[in-house]
Amino acid sequence: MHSQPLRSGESDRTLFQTMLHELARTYQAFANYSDSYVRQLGLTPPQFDVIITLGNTSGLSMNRLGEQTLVTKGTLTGIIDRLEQKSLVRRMVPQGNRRSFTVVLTPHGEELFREVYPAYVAHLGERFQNLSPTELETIRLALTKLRELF
Amino acid sequence: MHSQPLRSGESDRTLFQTMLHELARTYQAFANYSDSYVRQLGLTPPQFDVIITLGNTSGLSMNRLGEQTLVTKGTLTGIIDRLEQKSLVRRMVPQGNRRSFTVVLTPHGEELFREVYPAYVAHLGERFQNLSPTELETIRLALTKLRELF
DNA sequence: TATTGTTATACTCTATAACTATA
DNA sequence: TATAGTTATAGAGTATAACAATA
Repeated sequence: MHSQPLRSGESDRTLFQTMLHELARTYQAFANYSDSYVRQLGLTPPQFDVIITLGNTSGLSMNRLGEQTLVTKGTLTGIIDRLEQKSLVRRMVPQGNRRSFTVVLTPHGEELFREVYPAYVAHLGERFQNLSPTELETIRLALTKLRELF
Repeated sequence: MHSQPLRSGESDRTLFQTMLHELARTYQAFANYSDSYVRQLGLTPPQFDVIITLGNTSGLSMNRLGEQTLVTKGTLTGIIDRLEQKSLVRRMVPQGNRRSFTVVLTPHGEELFREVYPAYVAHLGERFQNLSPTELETIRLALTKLRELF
């Protein structure tokens, strides 16, 4: 029952709040646009995330894959199961360590990655055509600064 | 730097791809940090999104609520149902239009919003303490520019 | 004992599409 | 007919925690 109102300017949004709101809504819009494309490929967004994270690597352990995609291990097991059913990845047991797997793209998965990732990037790129490289770089720097905070 | 607009398949692709990757991972990190806080309140992220979207308004129709949160109507019905079970929102039938509802915060919901939103902002704000107003503004402008593309 | 990954449970979100009621 | 919202269905992700196997 005890509510402590904002001290300064109850109805004023701070610059910080506006930025937060902008961050959330910006990504929502991006994800909305991106996800609808990804689903046309028959993949869910987390599945696609795994595919492009594995692309151009020689495989990652469940542990590291979870770290990079920020998916917890229990969830990741299910995602990898479904990708395995689609023959896009496989669990490779490395010699000398039977406690950990290496998740790698199958040839089929590699093929999908090579075909689909450039198309995905091009699809998103349509929205960015009018940005100059300078603007892109400014945005990237801002995002990097943001990201480093978390 | 190049002054050419983006053309997919060329060397500018790297900068663009890097930016995209940065956007996705930045938001992932943000969402991860934000969501774990939100769940401590007993709310899911979409439920919290609805609460803060309704805060400081006199209510929104399902339609407009869906537009702002980018949640499709079928999904929104379930989210509102669960918030109603928690007595945080209610469906108000406006006079003269029985086809559309107005979703409003209940007093309990208002109280939650007033207590929890500032705390949420403060929680996130800890990560931003070392940014100057100029840096915040630069980031906000970059995000706005990004958002306008979608 | 600590680490890696799986399993179990319960719930929520999601897409998609058919459906009801109102305008 | 068009619009606003609900319902139905099936699938997937999520948190959480207990569990097994290996190191």
